[in-house]
Amino acid sequence: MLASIQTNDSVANVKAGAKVTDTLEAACAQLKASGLRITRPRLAILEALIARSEPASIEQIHEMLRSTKCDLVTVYRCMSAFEDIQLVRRAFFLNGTCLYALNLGRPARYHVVCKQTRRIEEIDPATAAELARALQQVEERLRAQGYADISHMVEFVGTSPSKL
Amino acid sequence: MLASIQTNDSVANVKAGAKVTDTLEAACAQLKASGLRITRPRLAILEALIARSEPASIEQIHEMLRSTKCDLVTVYRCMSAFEDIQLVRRAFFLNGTCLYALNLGRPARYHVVCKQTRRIEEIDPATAAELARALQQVEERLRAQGYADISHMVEFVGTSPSKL
DNA sequence: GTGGATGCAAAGAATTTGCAACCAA
DNA sequence: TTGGTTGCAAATTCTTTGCATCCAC
Repeated sequence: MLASIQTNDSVANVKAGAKVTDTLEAACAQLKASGLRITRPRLAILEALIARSEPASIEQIHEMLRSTKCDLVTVYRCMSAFEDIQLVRRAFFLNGTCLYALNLGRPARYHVVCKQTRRIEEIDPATAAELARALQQVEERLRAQGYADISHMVEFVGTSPSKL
Repeated sequence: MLASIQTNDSVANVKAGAKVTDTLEAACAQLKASGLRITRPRLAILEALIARSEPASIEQIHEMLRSTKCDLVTVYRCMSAFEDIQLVRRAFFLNGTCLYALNLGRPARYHVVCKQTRRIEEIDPATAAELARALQQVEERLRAQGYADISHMVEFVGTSPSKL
């Protein structure tokens, strides 16, 4: 199910083994800076999010933590806390469930969700850049109108060509 | 799909007075064409959606129908049916709830949701057009990659300047 | 008349809350 | 030590399902 896509980023993760720990450290730093404690469940969640380079649902995260016996409620609470400090971004909404992705100073990514398989694929960087520009333009306009603290969510849905 | 609906919408411009009934008729026509029956609850729901020109949640629609005593379950079922025949578009996801909007030959609209008041405001047409173009470009690219039946959702979230 | 649609009740999922025990700082 | 965190259980909220009745066609 997680047969990852060709994101140049996940490739980078595999190549540079150190990057994972770097990312984890950055996340911990952000926790600390926000006055949140670094606990075993939280570390496990962050590791899971880093290992999986795609957005994950609460349920999926909980599944990945089976070995650490982290309560489902804890996942809910942690993700909520992480979202508050913007460590994580609530990225997708599909059938009323939403997916979370780490939000560590990276450019926002845009994805397609397959209606049938529910697999997620990343929009290629070139096209995404164009989209990002348009989105930023809208945000700027909103800011000019007096809106503050603006963010956005974009989701593409379709039927994937590869029905694996 | 969204794009095709956006393009053949020359019916959109009507005189203000007759517009509501026209819209209702168009909706009924679509129901009929799809083999769905025109019932009192469905008419009431459609009228409510037309009267309110903003996207509405299931809950809100149900509230608006208090006088007609339409069951909440019926609203769920109708909205689901309407979505299947694309009479309606599931437009927003906020806190796990989603908002529905009529999808009758109008260009897709993009909205900002205020974090505090939860009020919805429309993105001005000029900026929206730019955004629509970028979105279409992404969809085209996806189609080229083999995706079918593509649609998208976009939501801006921010804090509105007017805290009424 | 017939099959789709509705209302009511009840089941099922998803998410939140309360509280005692726990542990990171 | 101490207040933020966690786990467990239970409460809530949201959404779906079953079924008898109803009504649009």
